[in-house]
Amino acid sequence: MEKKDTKAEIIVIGTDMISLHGYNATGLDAVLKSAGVPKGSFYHYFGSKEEFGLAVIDHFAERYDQRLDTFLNDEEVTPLNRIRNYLESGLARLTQNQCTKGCLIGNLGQELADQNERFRARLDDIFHSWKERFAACLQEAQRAGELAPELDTGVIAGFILSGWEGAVLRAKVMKSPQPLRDFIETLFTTVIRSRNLSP
Amino acid sequence: MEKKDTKAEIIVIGTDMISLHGYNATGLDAVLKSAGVPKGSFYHYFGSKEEFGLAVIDHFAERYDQRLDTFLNDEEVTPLNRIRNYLESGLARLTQNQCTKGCLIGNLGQELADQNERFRARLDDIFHSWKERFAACLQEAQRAGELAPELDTGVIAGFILSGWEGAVLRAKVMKSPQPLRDFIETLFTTVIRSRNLSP
DNA sequence: GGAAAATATTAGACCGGTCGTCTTGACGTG
DNA sequence: CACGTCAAGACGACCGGTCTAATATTTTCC
Repeated sequence: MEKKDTKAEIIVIGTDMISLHGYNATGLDAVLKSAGVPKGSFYHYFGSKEEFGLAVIDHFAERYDQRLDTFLNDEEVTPLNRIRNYLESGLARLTQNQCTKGCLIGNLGQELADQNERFRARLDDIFHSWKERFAACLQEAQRAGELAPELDTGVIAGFILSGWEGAVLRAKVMKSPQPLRDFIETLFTTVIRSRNLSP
Repeated sequence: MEKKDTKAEIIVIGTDMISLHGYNATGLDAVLKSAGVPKGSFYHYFGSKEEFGLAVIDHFAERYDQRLDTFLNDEEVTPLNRIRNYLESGLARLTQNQCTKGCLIGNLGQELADQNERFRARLDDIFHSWKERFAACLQEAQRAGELAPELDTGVIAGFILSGWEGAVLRAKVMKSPQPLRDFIETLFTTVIRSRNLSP
């Protein structure tokens, strides 16, 4: 029953530590010690550190998808406000950890995209799926007459993703959530203007 | 006269290697071998790897400032188009290296902001100075009647910086300049609209 | 039920690479 | 000659990921 518990435990702790210190800077020793798992066990559960890293990414992506579900599928709220709620919750979350960590996928992208093709491809997939979810929400907004219909939802979705990732990075460097707030505000007052404000 | 040449050489090579592989992943040995400088000399010029890293950042920032000068002070062009030219040139540059490297300051921010306070502070300064330069250019645009006067130039400048850094990250992960193109296009058609399009 | 076989888990050694130090020596200048 | 600057690279201490050999645990089967 607890057969996979140890492995899952390692992954959960690893996700935390990699979020905080990055992939290369996170030593196996530290993860295992923190998880109370002896060093020798590692290669029973994972083939290599690379496989472990991939497992951490998968775990994170899965959890994050659930988070997106709760916001982006919230029928109680108009499509545009779903996106807003999601961003605001991200702001709250970042503020809570003094703007450390940032976004795991973004962090690893910056660190590993040029260094390891398997990681890059996996991270690319995840970004792509996030963008698609935003795009779907934006389309709904257009159907509901909440968003100017001439906008290309795919492009705007990518724009939101870029802007958000960049704002998270700047928040981390500044140690202040200000960039996140500015991003949300500017996004909703200029880019995603409701249709009746268009010329 | 060539007293500082060796030191400068190390810094230039180090800038390249750190841009490509990050700070932690760049070994001193590799830098020195590539520069043809023996190990013993390194600690004559630098007190530690950290000091070396800081010197690399300074060198990069200085060079980058010149780049900003050529675009953002170009009197031949309207203020808004200066920003556009700068972004386009970044797009061209990234395209040229197959979207590797990205932005050194962004890379190091992601890697080291949570890890080393001296680095974080220095990188924060640089981001701040970049933002100020954008803001100044936007103010000029407002004075020239090129940009809606009700926009907060500081906020928009931060928005541009965030969006650009994020787009560079996504381009690196996707191995495609598409996010950069989409960012520029969306920025100039929605955020920075000339005043006569405002309601 | 209990021995034997298969599997799950662990301990700790190994190898390679890291940063930083140290000693030695060449060079040129005063 | 003496002395500061710089070249030179071997060395040490450490830490990283990896592997093999041994131990514990479960399963199988008579």
